[in-house]
Amino acid sequence: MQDGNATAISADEKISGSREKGLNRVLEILEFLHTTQRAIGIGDLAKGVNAPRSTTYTLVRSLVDAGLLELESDGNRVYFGKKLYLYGMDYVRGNDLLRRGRQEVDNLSRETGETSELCMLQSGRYTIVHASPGTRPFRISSATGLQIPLPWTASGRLLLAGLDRAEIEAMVSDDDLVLPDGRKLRLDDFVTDIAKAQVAGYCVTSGLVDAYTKCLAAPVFSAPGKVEATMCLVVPIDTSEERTGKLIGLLRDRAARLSTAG
Amino acid sequence: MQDGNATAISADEKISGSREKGLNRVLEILEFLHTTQRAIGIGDLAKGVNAPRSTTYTLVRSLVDAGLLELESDGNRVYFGKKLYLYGMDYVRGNDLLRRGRQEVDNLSRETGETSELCMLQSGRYTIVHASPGTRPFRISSATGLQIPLPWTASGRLLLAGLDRAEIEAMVSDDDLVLPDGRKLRLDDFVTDIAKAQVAGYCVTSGLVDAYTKCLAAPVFSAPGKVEATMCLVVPIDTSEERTGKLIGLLRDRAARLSTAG
DNA sequence: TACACTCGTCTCTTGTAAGAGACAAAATCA
DNA sequence: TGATTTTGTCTCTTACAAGAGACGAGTGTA
Repeated sequence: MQDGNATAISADEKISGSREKGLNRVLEILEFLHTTQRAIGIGDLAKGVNAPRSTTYTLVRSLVDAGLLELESDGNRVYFGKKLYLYGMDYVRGNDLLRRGRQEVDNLSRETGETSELCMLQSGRYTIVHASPGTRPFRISSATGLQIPLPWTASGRLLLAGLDRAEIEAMVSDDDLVLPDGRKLRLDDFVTDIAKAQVAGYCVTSGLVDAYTKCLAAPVFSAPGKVEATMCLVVPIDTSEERTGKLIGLLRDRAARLSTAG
Repeated sequence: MQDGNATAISADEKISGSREKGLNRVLEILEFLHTTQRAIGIGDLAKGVNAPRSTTYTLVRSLVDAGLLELESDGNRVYFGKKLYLYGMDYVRGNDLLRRGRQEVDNLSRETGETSELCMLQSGRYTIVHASPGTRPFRISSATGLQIPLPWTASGRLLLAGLDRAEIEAMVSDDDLVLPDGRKLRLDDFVTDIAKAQVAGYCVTSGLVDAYTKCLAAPVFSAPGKVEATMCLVVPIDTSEERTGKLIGLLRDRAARLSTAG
């Protein structure tokens, strides 16, 4: 590997400088569309992923031809295509946990009236894989596919169970430890929380992501000790001790049901 | 463009001969996994898409890192990953027709007890986008994402409404005209069927894909005259005239509901 | 114990795709 | 109306990714 003068570029960092592999550009395009959540013009897309226009046109054409993207009716904006939906359904079909998990989450939110979610680690980040809104007049909603820093959530504390301090440290950035309201979490406290959650078999956080919600979470195991996902309920922060206790019981029961060999 | 001796390669045909663009290889990989519907070893994958092993390893690694593919627990087989599921859900969210269509299909099959499907054209092929199995003891099931030659289906006749003969001819290959039982459809008959279906506003086919089912389909319009999708019921071939008529009525009603500005 | 596999990783070469940029047409603005 | 930006397409160059192939470690089988 000739280094030349291109030092200071720490191996894993992508400097969007020079020539980029087409595939990587495509991955960035998909990720970008996932964050915008709406169709976008190709020119803007190029700007957004910070790629040359000509390249972007070529790539988008390939993707549209393949059906991964679709041109909107107005003809010059693009968004995800049917093929991605089909592949996604294939994933669901091949994935028992997800299939059953979606079901359980839907049931749970219907039974309790609270917002319920299935969460997993997705490339090192906390991800809401499926969510079902509650029936409250002002419901606390959260979008599928949303990615949130691990330390902000109850589920995050469960998903990292079993990892040692170094591994945990590697998975959370400094920014992740800063809560939405500006408070800064100490890494040590977070590590302690994780250990506590692991022995308790559930986790509750209050007013972390926002001031008026409480988050209840229970682990789903794919093997003894290995947390594959969590089920979680988002409830108003003033929910009574008694009701909270009942909900946690229910939640743990359902999560256990999802665990393999359960 | 130096031709050399590499003639006989008609422009749009891909000769999997020489160096292939990485992105294309990836698209082939995804398509291959979609057809196998199961996790597969990387070596076999390379054979399956007929790509060099070293290249395949590289690409798969990228895709796994990006979360589009996932390694199975056994560590050396791959299948679709969570990211594709998330992108797929984004597609659903951004696509009113699909979202509402899934709902209607589920309702319809619950109400009638018959297998119900939402179908669309996907890069020139008939595709079952969402299916809900009926409640019969021996239910006629069909998998989401399945692609079937247009002439085999009632929906196919509706989806091609409005196209002229040349366009239709371009969309069906010779093989497509051969039914599963070996009978060969005449293109002219197919074209006539399409015209008939268009004026009727629905289509019924009997014993085409197999000997014991009848297929009822109604068009979903995205604009006057433009068929965007079809809803369809798969029923036993011996369903009475009366019940068939009722079902068609119901089907047309629901399909109309889905049509924009309807 | 040899033989014939497949697996995952690495190195080196060269064909080619990413990108810069020019262009006409369309759209937007003043 | 002309001025300015955006859009979609095209051409040409060269940096670099696709691919051939070698390698050592694992796995089976005779």
